[in-house]
Amino acid sequence: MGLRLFNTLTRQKEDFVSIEPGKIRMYTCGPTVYDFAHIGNFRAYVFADLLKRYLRYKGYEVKQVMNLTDIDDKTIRGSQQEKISLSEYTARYKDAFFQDIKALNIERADVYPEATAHIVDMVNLVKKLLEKSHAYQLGGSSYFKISTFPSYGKLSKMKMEDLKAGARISKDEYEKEEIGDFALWKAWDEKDGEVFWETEVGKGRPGWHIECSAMSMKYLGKHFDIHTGGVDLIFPHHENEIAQSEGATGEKFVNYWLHNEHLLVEGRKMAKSFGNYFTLRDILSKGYNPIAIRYLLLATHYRQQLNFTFEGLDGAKNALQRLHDFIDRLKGIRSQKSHPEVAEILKEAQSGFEESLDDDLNTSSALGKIFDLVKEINRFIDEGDFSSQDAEKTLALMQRFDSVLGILKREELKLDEKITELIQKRNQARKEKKWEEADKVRKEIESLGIILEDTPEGTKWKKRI
RNA sequence: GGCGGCUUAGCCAAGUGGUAAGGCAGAGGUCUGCAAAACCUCGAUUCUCCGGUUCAAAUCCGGAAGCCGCCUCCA
Repeated sequence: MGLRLFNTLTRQKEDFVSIEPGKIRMYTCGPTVYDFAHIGNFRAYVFADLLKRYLRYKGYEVKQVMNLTDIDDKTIRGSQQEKISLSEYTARYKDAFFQDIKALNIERADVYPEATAHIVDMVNLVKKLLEKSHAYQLGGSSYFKISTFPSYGKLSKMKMEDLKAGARISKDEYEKEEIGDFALWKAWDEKDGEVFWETEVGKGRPGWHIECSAMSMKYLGKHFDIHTGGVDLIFPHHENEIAQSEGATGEKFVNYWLHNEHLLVEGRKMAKSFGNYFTLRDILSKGYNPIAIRYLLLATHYRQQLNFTFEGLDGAKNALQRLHDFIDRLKGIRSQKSHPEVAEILKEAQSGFEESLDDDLNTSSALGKIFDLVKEINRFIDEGDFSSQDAEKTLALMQRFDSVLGILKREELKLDEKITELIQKRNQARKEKKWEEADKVRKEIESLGIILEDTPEGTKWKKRI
């Protein structure tokens, strides 16, 4: 069975077929760099990362582009408040974003185009839409005229007549001809201060949607395979991207639209505007390992809402610990007594893993298959029927799985002298059967974040996740 | 008001017609000086509720309740 993905365009799981055999071009809606991203934002990026990794696992060559929105109301406002330049302001959050995705073991996209570096491309696109009469100019701004694009609404399944008319028209959209028309280019306003570009379509700045059309087509071509983002982008953002892109090129824009559901907190969408959000930094400062967050995000199917709780995060951390312990255990196998069923069990685990992910990236099921494997192999090890060769094969498979999941890699860390001395001290005490003293030292070591395990092969240590 | 989605054990979560995966937490046991890790055993006669279809339903159909999201910046 091949890969099937749920396409928002058709609201169905479809067999995935790439435009160009063996190659995939995908675009992921990235962050607006006006603040630290919260973990709900990162759900979208972890999802895109998972998808990309699995496509590579399947043998595709993937080119991924992710935009950085560094020009919009929020970045302008933020920079003005701090009385620094827009680029100085956004640079801070770009850096933070890259630090955060690194912590979450999200692989970097191939290109991270910045909106401010692509004004020319956007202006050209606006010009083309004006030429083709898909757009009009009013008061120095340019708007897309949705009545010229009959299939408008095909992604979100919304009919423009049904939209609540007139409810919330912000001031700068005042002059639009139709309520659903949207800004491609916004005329300069006093509030924009120093932020503007003098262009062929006037003095001002780009609308939000145009950057994704311009930059995705620039790096991926007019027609590419996959576009991802959160469900909140379906309307109006992605709907508008389709209108702009297909209006300009006359060709199909994207084959597969994939959207991840929201992360909730206390039953509500995690959002800056609700004030119920946690940044990655917030959580790391409480002592959590970022990979535990990655695990948590991966453990629920991407199209299912996920209610974030610290209880859930603790559970994720413990589950992750179990996998890490398993890896450590495999690395320590020295027996030569092989188990006849290992090959078969590894094969089953692999096919189970692949079938799960082929089914629209069912990570919950895939993790279930991995834990089934862990349990069976652990039993073999307990029974003494497991050789170092078996362990190597199992490790290789786990590494293969991890090329998709990205949760097993850890920093090699060395014990500092102090802890090494304490371990020696404790072992001396144990030798002399001074159990009380040994336990006291063990507690001291634990308070430093190191857990000891006494095994027949000697005392082992590990770092608490 | 329009549109879409969700509801499975204490928590998380698979499962879309064939008789409830998996993880965390908890209890008991094996092992251990004690722990830890690992293993074994235990937990939903039941899948929000009410009807219906079927030999068979968590899964299909109809209805109800609760919750979430989009329609405005948003992952």
